[in-house]
Amino acid sequence: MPKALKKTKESSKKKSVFHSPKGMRDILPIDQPFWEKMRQLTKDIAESFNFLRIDTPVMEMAEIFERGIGEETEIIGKQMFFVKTKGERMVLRPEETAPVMRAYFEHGLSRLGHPAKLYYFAPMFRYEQPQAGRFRQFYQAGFEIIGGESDPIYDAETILVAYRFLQDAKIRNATIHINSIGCHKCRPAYVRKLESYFRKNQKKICKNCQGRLDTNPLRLLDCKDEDCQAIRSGAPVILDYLCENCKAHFKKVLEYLDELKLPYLMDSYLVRGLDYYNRTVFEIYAEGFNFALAGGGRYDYLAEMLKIGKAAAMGASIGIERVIEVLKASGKTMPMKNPPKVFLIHIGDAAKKKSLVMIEEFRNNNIRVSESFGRESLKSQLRIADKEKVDLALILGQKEVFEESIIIRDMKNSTQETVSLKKVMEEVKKRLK
RNA sequence: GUGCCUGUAGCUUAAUGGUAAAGCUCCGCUCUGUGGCAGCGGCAACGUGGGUUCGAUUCCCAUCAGGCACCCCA
Repeated sequence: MPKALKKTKESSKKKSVFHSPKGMRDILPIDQPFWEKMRQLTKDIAESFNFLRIDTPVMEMAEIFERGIGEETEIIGKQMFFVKTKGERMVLRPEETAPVMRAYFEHGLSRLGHPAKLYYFAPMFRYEQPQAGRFRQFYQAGFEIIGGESDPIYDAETILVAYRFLQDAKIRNATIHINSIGCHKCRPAYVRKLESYFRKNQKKICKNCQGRLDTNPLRLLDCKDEDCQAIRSGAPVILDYLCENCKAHFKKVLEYLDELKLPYLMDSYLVRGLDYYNRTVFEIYAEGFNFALAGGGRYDYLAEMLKIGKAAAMGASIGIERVIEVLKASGKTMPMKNPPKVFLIHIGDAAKKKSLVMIEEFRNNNIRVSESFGRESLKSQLRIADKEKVDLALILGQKEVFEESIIIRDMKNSTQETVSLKKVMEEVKKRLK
């Protein structure tokens, strides 16, 4: 008979068999100051560069990404989280550029400016194998400039925004890698050249790359296989094949970056995976880490690929977890913001009842008061007050309630004095100054 | 999706084919209305499921999770 009972008892003792989903993490209170900082930074940067906030649903129709990012990319081919529905093909967004573009046309956001400048801070989802700096749910802060001309000044401004973000986050030695991958006019010719070059060396390149020859030859450039890299060194360079317009565009971008004194590195092997990119592409790295902290590029064709309109656009996104990881690796700690400075100690039921009201009064006066209702002894409450590093402890005991007074204890120099309840607020304010 | 490595209290780490030790944290006592220090005590773990075995936390397999790399990307 007690079998079932016993089982329940045992299992209730066991720790939860549930855990956060693979590659998805809980952000615990201890880490919140970092996240708060990231959110604040995103907001501050956005406002100083006149970006407006946009939030889109975590889910979109799969097609939005399939059309925009490209069926042959890893993201679309393997990494989308499909959501079981009654029939629609919905996915958890793997990135935010396409949804922002969708919203831009859906709501006629061109009226927000010419171009419209939008930003977001939101989680993205990719079904991948987690590893350093890579998660299945990860947050991106992103900045998109949509509409107007394909003006190189926006390329520079976007890169500046991403770079400033990292600077203000106190990340040292960030390097911008930049390249241009041309446009519909010049890229195909280059890709053909590239393809024929690698075809000649087909037997020497790795299996993956042999496949890429058919699907996405550009990608051969960023293969990390040693043999592939050796062959790559003799490959044609895209900059030599850019059309006049693209060449001029890229030149301008670099000029603007020079003007801003941003440290960049021309990287002719930098090819971003998403189909919608054209012309400028960039990534920002921190020294000693082999993942990009930020990346982005121009995507003038995305709107057309989505078949929703036509708009030049440029964007950047920043990997928040990665930024935090780099900060932590550099030994950075974040203190709790705005901790309470006053602790209210109660002794006895009458005092406990009274504390609730008192805390309300302090709250109305914009003073945060910490307490420990769960503890009854003066000693243990005082210990908590000490641990919380408050400046003042207010001690309300039986006697004090009866006399309508309260003890104000200065935790730093261990002095205390009894004042009448009517005067606490005034006294506390005076001492907090 | 592939390869290599790893899973012991909340955290960091021991030991062991006979069910486990410590430090930090947490709780309490010494101190019945006064914190920090100290002393003492307490709570709390072998990821999960199989197999081998008289007996498995230890050996084997699977699985799950984590780490690293590839792939790709923020």
